[in-house]
Formats: sequence, C-alpha cells, structure tokens
Amino acid sequence: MAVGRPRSFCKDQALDRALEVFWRKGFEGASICDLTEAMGINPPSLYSAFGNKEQLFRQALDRYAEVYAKRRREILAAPSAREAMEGLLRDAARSLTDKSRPVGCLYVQAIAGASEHAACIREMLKSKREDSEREIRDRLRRARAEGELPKEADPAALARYITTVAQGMSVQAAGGATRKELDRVVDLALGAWPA
Amino acid sequence: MAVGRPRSFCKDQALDRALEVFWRKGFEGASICDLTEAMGINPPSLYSAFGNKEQLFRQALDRYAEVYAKRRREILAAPSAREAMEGLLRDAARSLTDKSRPVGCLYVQAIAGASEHAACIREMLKSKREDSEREIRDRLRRARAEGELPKEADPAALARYITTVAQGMSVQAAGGATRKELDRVVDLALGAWPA
DNA sequence: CAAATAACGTAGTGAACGCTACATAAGTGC
DNA sequence: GCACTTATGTAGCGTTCACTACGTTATTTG
Repeated sequence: MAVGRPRSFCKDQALDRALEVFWRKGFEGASICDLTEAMGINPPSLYSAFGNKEQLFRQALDRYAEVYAKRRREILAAPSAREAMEGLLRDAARSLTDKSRPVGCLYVQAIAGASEHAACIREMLKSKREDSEREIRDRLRRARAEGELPKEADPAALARYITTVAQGMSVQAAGGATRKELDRVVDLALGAWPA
Repeated sequence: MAVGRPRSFCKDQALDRALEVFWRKGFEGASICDLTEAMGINPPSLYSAFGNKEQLFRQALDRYAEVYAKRRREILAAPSAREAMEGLLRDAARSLTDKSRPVGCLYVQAIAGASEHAACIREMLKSKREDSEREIRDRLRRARAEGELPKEADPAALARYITTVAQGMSVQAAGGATRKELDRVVDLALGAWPA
C-alpha cells in the first residue's frame, strides 16, 4: 500500500459527482463550492486529487466521453448504416431526456459562459464532438464501400447532418422537449435518408 | 427637451454594442467591465440607462429578436411552405456563419453557465425559441389547410424538426462549420420533406 | 443669474470566485 | 517508538464580480 495517510473518499465516485455538477451547470456555472459539496470533500482534497478546476473538468469530460463512446460504438456496429443512424438518434432521444441525469448532452450544455478565459474548455468540447462525428463518418464510408449507400452519397455531409440533428435535439431537450417529441423529430430526420 | 444634463451617448448604439458582447460571451461570460468598455460608457451610466445587467440583457435580446423575427416573417411569407422552410435554413446557414457578427444564434449561444442563478435568462431564451417555432408551425398549418401538405402531415412535428436542425446548425457554426458545410446539411435536411 | 434636474467620472462597496498556507491526523517503513 | 509521507479541515489569501455613493458638470426652468 502507498505510504502516507490514505484518501478518505473514492476518487471515481467523486469524479462522477463532479461530472453531474458540470453537466447541470456548465464549466463556469459550477463553483468549487458546488463541486466540493457534491463530492463530499473540502477544497484542498479536490486540488490534491484532481489538480484544479480545469483539470477536474477534463477528467470528468473524459469519463463522460468514455461511457458515451462505448455506447456509440455498440450502436455503430449494427449490421446496416441505416439502422446505426436510427439507433444513434433513438438513443439520443432517450438519453437526452433521461430524468435520472441532467438533460441534454454535456458536449453541448457545458459550453457555459465560454468567454475567451474558458477557450480551452470550448476546444475540449469541440474535440469530443468531432470525435463523434468522425466515427459516424467512418461508419458511413464503410457503408458506401459495401454498397449499402450509393456511390454518390457523401458520408462526410451525412455524418454532419446526423450530428447536427443530435445537437439540435440536445438544445430541444434542454428547453423541455419530451422523449416522444424528440422521437417524432427522429422520424422526420430519417425520412431524408438516401437508401 | 428634458431637463437636466443630456445623455452623452446614443442609447440604441450602446445597446447594439452590448448585444454583440452578450452574443459573443453569453450572459454570465459578459462582465460589466466588458460591456461598459464596448459601449464606451462607465458603469453608472449603464445602470442609470438600462437598470442592471439582467435588464440590459433582456433589452438586447428584444432588439435581436425584433430583427430576427422580421426576417423570419419575410421568409415565411414565401408562396409555398417548402420554399419558406428552405429559406429559413438557407438564411440560417448564411447568418450563423456571417463573419461580421458573432457566430451562432444568440438564442442558443447565450445559454451561459445557466446556474439556477441565471434561470430567468434561460427562460427568456427558451421563450424566444418557442416564439420562432410557433410561427413556423402556424405557417405549416396554413400549408396543410391549403392542401400543399397532405392531411396526415404533422405541422407541430415538422416545425420542431426544422427548429431542431437550425439549432443544431448553430452549435455546428460555433464549432467552426462553414456556410458551405451548413448548406450541405440543409440539402439533406430538406430531403426529408413530405411533399 | 440662481435653482432644479439629471448624467457624468472617480473610486470604491460587499460578496463570491478559484485557490492555498498551515497545522493536524492517519497511515507506512525501519 | 520514531521519522516520514500524504490527506484532511480550517481559515483566509488575492482577484474579480455586479453594483453604487458621491461630488462634479451640463443643461433647462423661471
């Protein structure tokens, strides 16, 4: 065991609590006081375990991304791209309105005040949104190569379209849209599908 | 003329400057110092002319909404609903990426940290987004009544879909998407149209 | 020219922010 | 047991926040 006084809280659990606060209030909207209270620790413990507020956010974001990316990959593994895209949007309609968690997508909601002072936070979020769009694009490229999509289909544009709809759904969810309403949006969004 | 020392700045122009700051930085991200600097006045002048930060934001938002609603109504007056919807999204692709103004839509971008402390700001923005969605819905209801849209079309869902795409486009624009890229999204989004 | 009125610039206010110094407590290694 | 290491709680650091008290200046009214 490591030398010195042992940590009296579970780091993973504390990070989950911090994630929830950032998700609900955004980066700048979440104060250290909000965070320490939710995490059940005092400021020095937070700083010694996670560095500072920005580094804590980055770790919480990575944790969120890990969970989110895992589910995305499972859905993208569907036999057809059409099913994969519908799966992504249906899952978004469900998870964005899940009452047991903050509404909306962290990637969109956390863009808090986002003054120049938080520019690197915006960059982190943008990078995560791009990761997601890239994976969708790759799946669509494969579908075109396999003949599911016509040769003239544009995987990059289609991926951007799906991503755009999902991001819009996050704004809608934050504004109070229900899962049923978002599912109707998904119906219409998929009506545009080339196949 | 009113008695007393006359105001040494143009209130409308100062409000425009404040709007630009809020648009770029969000409500909480815009400090009074940022605002007074951009407006070319000192804090006491701001408070005496506009009340406080929240009231200033409300007035700036109303000004933005006025301009935005006027253009929306012009576009919705197009002969067909199909043309109106395409017009809305094409105009969004253009204005969201207009380099002479902050990127994105104020209704989406200004949702600053949005802690409970700024709840009424969120409500203001949500209300404006709903105004827009309602007008689109009304136009689509008319189109259905006039026979342009089939009887089984759902104007409320279609309006929500168009709004969702536009809001997603705002997130995309804030992340650096170009007008051309957004126009490709519009192409795909309109492929879903019932007619 | 007063008196009244209202905006002005200076220079702050108290509160909340992110963050940390410091003494103490709780473990390990010898 | 004793030195060493690391986490903890208290208490407070300097900075920035939204906002304002106050004396001054510019204008209208009579």
